Amino acid sequence: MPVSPEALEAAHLIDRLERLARSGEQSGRLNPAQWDALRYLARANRFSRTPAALADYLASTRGTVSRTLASLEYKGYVSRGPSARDGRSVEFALTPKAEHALARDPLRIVATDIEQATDGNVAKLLDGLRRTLRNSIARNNGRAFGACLSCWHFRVRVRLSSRTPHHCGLLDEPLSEADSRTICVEQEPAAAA
Amino acid sequence: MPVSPEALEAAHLIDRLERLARSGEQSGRLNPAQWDALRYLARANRFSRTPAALADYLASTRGTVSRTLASLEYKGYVSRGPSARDGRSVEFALTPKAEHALARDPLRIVATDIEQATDGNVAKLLDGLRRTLRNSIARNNGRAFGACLSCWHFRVRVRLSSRTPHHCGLLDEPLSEADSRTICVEQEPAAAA
DNA sequence: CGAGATAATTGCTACTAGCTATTACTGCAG
DNA sequence: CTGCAGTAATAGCTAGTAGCAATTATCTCG
Repeated sequence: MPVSPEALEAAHLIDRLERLARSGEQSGRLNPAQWDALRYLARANRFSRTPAALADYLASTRGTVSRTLASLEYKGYVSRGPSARDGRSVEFALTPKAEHALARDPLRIVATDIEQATDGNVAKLLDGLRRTLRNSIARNNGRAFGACLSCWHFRVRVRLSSRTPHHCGLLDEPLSEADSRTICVEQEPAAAA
Repeated sequence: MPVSPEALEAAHLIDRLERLARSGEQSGRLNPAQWDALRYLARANRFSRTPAALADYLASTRGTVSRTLASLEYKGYVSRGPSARDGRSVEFALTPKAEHALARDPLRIVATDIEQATDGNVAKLLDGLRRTLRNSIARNNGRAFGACLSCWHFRVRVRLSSRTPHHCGLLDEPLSEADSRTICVEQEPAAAA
């Protein structure tokens, strides 16, 4: 398959950017996989905070993710609770310590670089990256892991004056405004890409 | 330091893109660090093919890189030779096996995604990424590792009718057209960013 | 020539990932 | 309600990996 030199260079740049960000992650006592887990939990909704979901999201295995979360729990970054939906399952939540760490997430440094590089006009870069990721995911496994807002099962403003005005048609659950921006394992894009 | 949500999302997307590419790398018998080494050697000029240079480029340690290269050598992807410039140093070259592997580099898949996502108009995305990486590198360690073409020491067309018309003022070496596009450890950007 | 710096490698240690059981629970069929 | 195939999570085992520190060979400068 032919690839233009420009596209290839862009791929190289993404690779290098990520590597630089990763080297910043080493400074704490969290490894890259652990950072990824924290970031995921910070954005995932309450139906998607299980080891299995995280494993799917990270394209990793359940055994590995199990240990990652165990390590995070041991260090006090996450807490574990039983799932109300499935007795075999567990659900994780971030602790204040994790919130504090995320406020100093090395990824933020890349974000500031992006902001500077685009003079505050991030939209175009963001759009290109979004489309690219969508393509990549589509070819890899089809798991989108998008936000509820853009999901096929998302019903807008079903209960107008409620704190949870929206609704998930798949899980049959009320959703708040904040919920609608969280990542969900069940997400299926609403419209064709 | 405040960061816009858009910039942060862009950083997240880069992280995820890279992770997907990385999962593709597992399929062969080369790990991510080994892929990075091959990619580097494919683009580095003949003054920059040492373990130390690679370690700087990857922001890794020399010990680690030494093993990475040893493993690649054992598997037949790179060959080792003494350095003409420094008796302590060694220089690595890619074998045909490596060239063959690079033709199937998983990063190319990301590149095709980028190409599709931008409808062939990669320039803008590329520009944003270039600027971002420049910022990131500048803050991290200042090692640019750019191509000779954009180097302070690069002298254009000093020998007009030669196969090596250009010249490196620092190393005092003639450079071919191809040389001028390779990555060099010594590179210092010609103009202020 | 001698001293200090540098290139590369290797021993040691700690960590990490994947594979493969193993345990506990679910949900369906009869 | 009982058994059974399927799934969630985890632990044992193994192989591979990275970083640090020590070692050897070589360079450079006085």
